[in-house]
Amino acid sequence: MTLEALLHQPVVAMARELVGWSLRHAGCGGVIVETEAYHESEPACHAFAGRTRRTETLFCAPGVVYVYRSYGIHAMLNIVAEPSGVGAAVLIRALAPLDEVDLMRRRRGLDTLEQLCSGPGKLTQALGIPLTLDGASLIGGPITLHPPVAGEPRAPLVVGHRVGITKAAELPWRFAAEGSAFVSRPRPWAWTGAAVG
DNA sequence: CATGGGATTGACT
DNA sequence: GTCAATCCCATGC
Repeated sequence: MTLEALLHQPVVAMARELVGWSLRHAGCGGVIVETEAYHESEPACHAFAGRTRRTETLFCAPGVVYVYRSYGIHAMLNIVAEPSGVGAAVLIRALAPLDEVDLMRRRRGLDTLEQLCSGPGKLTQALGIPLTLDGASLIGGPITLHPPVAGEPRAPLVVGHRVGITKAAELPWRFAAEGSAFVSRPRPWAWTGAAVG
């Protein structure tokens, strides 16, 4: 699938497809192994409250990145989905580290490879993604997305409930590469989904 | 203007 | 298992 086609998917389909794509920023990067979908129609999504200064980015065109501060400490990286005017995004929750691993390990305090990008706050720290990139585009932006290598098999998906939220927690909108050692915790996978692609 | 609450992480009992 | 760090923002008075 091309980037253009990816960005035309509804947010849940986009979250599933993104597992296996690679993400890079300033030379660092890795393969996406875990995502979650958020949509304005459900209260766990920041866009549920409508357009505010905080959520404005979520209503931008698909392919814009939404970066916000969580718990006063961590930066969360999302890829905006759905047409302009619809608030939706895919949270990138974990990467299998690939590029500039040594630099990422220094940023993370020499963490193990498995734990280097195994969480949404960890991967933004490892890749050096700042809050100021909120609203930037993946098209020609400092953060870039790259499709899986054509012809190579893709890991089957496992599906679970989104974690760390109190509202709409029942939706099965968390996706990960089955068996990957690089996904975040907890790992209460509800079931195995169809293979990606 | 005061307040409460996080799409988390790491350290500690 | 528990809990603090730390700050922006949405909400309500």
